[in-house]
Amino acid sequence: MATGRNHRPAASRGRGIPEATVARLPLYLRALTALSERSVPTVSSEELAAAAGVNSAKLRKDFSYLGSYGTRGVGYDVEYLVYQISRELGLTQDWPVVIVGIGNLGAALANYGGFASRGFRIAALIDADPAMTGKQVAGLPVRHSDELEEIIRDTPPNGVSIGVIATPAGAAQPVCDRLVEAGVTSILNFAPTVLSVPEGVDVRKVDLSIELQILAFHEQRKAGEDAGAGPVTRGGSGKPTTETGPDGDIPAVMPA
Amino acid sequence: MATGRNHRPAASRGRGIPEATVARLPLYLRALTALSERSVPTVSSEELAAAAGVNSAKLRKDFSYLGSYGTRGVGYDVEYLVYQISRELGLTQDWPVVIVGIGNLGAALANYGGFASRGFRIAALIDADPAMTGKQVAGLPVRHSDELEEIIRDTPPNGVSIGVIATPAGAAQPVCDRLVEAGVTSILNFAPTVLSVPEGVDVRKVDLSIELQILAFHEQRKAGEDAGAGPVTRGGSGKPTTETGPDGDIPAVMPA
DNA sequence: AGCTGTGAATGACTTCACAGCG
DNA sequence: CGCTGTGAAGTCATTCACAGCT
Repeated sequence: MATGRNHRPAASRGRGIPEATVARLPLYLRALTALSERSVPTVSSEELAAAAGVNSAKLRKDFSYLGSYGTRGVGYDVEYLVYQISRELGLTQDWPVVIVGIGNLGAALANYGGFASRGFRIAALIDADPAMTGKQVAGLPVRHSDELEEIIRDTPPNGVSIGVIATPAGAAQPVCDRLVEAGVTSILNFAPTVLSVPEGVDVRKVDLSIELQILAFHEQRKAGEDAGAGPVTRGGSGKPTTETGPDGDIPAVMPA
Repeated sequence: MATGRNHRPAASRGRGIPEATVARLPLYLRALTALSERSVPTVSSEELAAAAGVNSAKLRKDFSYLGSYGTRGVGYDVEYLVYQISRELGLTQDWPVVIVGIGNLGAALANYGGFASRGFRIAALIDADPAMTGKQVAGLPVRHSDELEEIIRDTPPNGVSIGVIATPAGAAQPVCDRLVEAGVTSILNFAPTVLSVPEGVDVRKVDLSIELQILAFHEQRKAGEDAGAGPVTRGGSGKPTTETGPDGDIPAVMPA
């Protein structure tokens, strides 16, 4: 999901591919790449769907937005599909990316093999801490954030258009502003903040604690039924002025 | 989402809250917490929506699933809402969590403040590398994966039900199996693999490279229209450079 | 007057089920 | 016959717009 600002109404244009489908293409691509490495020549929608963890009707529908790349009675040619999906995602190009904020997370990202193997190339690692500058991380020197604009603009061949923010929350918006000002138009944000960006700039966010909270929600439900492994209950916060009519079940712990 | 197996048809019974709403509650909670720290007593749906990066109609609809916690003509009581959302998400409890795989990413997670400040407590850090065991990360000792089952089962008061997998891809499924076998029922997976789990276990995945790929997709589109900064740009006014087929027509690579 | 809460309308996504091709 | 590709149906989510409370 994420906080992407803009995004046309949906399947607006002719070749408009639904967002939900776009979000699954990388999944298919990974499954296909694995098959390709095992020299599997073709797959059926059923097999590929299983490998990608979706159902086959969805997968076929997704592929139908790309075109008719399968063969009835047979399935899909693995290599060909890899190419088609890569192209659709824009991975037949090389995307230079900068990572700003080289803490543990930034370092993890820099070391993450999944980038290079797809179309991404780390153009620079940037950190505000002078003590970091010059250090090697993942084989690249960390550069000081004073150089940010220069790096974004001058990276060959056409500058950098994708930035990754892995800074502390407080630094995220200023860094974002500078990235955008310098020409970045897509941002992947790991800082727990809502970034505001001008029209035309895409933001996706990855929030570690949000995912855990969603899990907790479901976990709580299970516990409600099972009464199994449960956590420790704490006291709640205060309470407001007015009493609210019970709407099903309500509080319990409500200290003044 | 993830490979999460189950999840009732949806807003199944009475207190059924739509998935999409659940996914936004943490967002609201964060915005509210910030307001709370600034001692703001009340907010309107409009203000809160802006702070959380959604539109106000959506926010009001979301809150309506929780109950009627606002005051017409006034807005929402910040403290009260914080409490209600926390409770709904299960964050008034303390959830012990284990992190498996203490590389850069695992360390980043261990150091991430957002966990403790919400209801999560890191019960243990686990790694398969004997060279890691005993080392301190984020103030906690890394424990060897031989102890995994024991940790999951014996962590007071009722064992651990949430596990985070930050291992290399190859180790993820085996680790997952062991976690589940030992009693974990919710998993947050950072490894780029589709995990298969039995009914009743929830999996959410966070995939760093997938997010980038989605950005690349949109970025590519922009380039198609604007011809701005980017990777290897195609000619804006002339003929497209052949290598990457432009939108619309099918390339020439078709295997036998 | 202002702002919430919510039915009703619209839109997006998923699933069904089967026609049609290899 | 097997499997893709896709209209049609069904489900879920967002947005509209306004009644109703404070």
